[in-house]
Amino acid sequence: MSHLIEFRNQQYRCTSEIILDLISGKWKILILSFLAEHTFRFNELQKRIPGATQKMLTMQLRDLENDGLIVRKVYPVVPPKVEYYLSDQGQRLAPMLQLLCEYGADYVDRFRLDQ
Amino acid sequence: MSHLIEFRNQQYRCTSEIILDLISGKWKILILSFLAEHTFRFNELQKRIPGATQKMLTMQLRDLENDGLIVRKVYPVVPPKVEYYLSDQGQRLAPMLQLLCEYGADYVDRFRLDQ
DNA sequence: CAGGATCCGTACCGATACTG
DNA sequence: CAGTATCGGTACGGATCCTG
Repeated sequence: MSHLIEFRNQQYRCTSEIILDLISGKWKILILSFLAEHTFRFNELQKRIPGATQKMLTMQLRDLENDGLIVRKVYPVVPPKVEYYLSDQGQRLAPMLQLLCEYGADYVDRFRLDQ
Repeated sequence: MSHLIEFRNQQYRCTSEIILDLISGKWKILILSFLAEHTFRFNELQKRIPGATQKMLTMQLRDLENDGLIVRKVYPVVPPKVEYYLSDQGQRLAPMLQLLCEYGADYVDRFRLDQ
């Protein structure tokens, strides 16, 4: 438990922190859950995530791509066309996101009961 | 999916984000995993988490307490004695943290194979 | 012993303007 | 269409000093 894990020039104290790094960006869970259902183009994602600015959406997509969770496919056409979809690694995350949702829902329910 | 969840004056787009809020603090996972094994006093936790400053450890413990994941038990003695342990809600989180660890370990393994 | 208070740097994130 | 570039505010987290 108390030994350090060196991974991509980062030090982690538990492998669970690596996963948190991957998905704890502001819009990442939402992006992943949309891509879990469907391949989307950039502006299609934008429409579905109205709160995210263009810059933030781009940054989060780049992060997810660099982390190997999604694939960014660029078509060499004019006007530009870019599609995003889950990589195999990203698809492996889906059941865990589902579980996180369930725990979250359970937590909210119990919290409200206590009030 | 696209409707908002209002919870404790915060807006969430998915219940999984609530759980992330609970455990994504810098030292929270480590604290939770230590408390999952044992009840600890403040300075015992400090010894086991050398990287965390006193201030940070205090803040993270207060967060976890306010979120109902841990219990802070103060003994009215001199010198002060404070014990921390998991609440029922906190114990319910344990299997998920375990799963996060496993996914993290799997992710690291696959990543290193690809390099 | 278990903290509180304060100062401060950085990283995150929003808003806006511009572009191949 | 799918970005990039820049400015700036806020919040997170580190370092240090103080206390019931």
